[in-house]
Amino acid sequence: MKYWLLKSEPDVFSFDDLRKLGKKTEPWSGVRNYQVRNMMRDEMKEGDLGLFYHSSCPQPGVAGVLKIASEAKADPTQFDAKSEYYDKGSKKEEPRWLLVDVAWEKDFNEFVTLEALRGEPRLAEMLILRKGNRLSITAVTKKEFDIICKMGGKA
DNA sequence: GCCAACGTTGGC
DNA sequence: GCCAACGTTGGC
Repeated sequence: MKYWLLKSEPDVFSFDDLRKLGKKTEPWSGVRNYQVRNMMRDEMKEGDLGLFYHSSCPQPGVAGVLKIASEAKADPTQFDAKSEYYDKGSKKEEPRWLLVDVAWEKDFNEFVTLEALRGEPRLAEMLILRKGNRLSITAVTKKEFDIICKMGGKA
């Protein structure tokens, strides 16, 4: 089982939005980066856990935990001419972009701010904390995952 | 709104 | 295949 960190802009889709879905899954659409696509395709497995990170907002940080709820599959928004994620170069027989479904897994007692993450020396290696990191999904180690859950008040 | 950093594009 | 220009991301 692997662990991930998934970024989302809370204005677009927040951890609260995911919680409100309860057991229903949500397609994590809109990934348009080859590195991230390949990671979803080759390494991500149904049942993996992910940290839900809020980016580009007043208080960036980890809001809670989600579960990867499907294997990677074609992202339908690439075929939707009205979608901002439309890719006219992608063919149905050979989809260029993939997504996974995600589902709410557990809440934190408290939001773990980016500042708090930076303040924890054991997290210094995390990609998210590196300058210029722009991947919307990154792998985290089990150790990092556990530390952040603990910081959120959930062992 | 600014700006550093990065991925992608396209001319050559 | 190089690399400058451009667009986007994301923290501040």
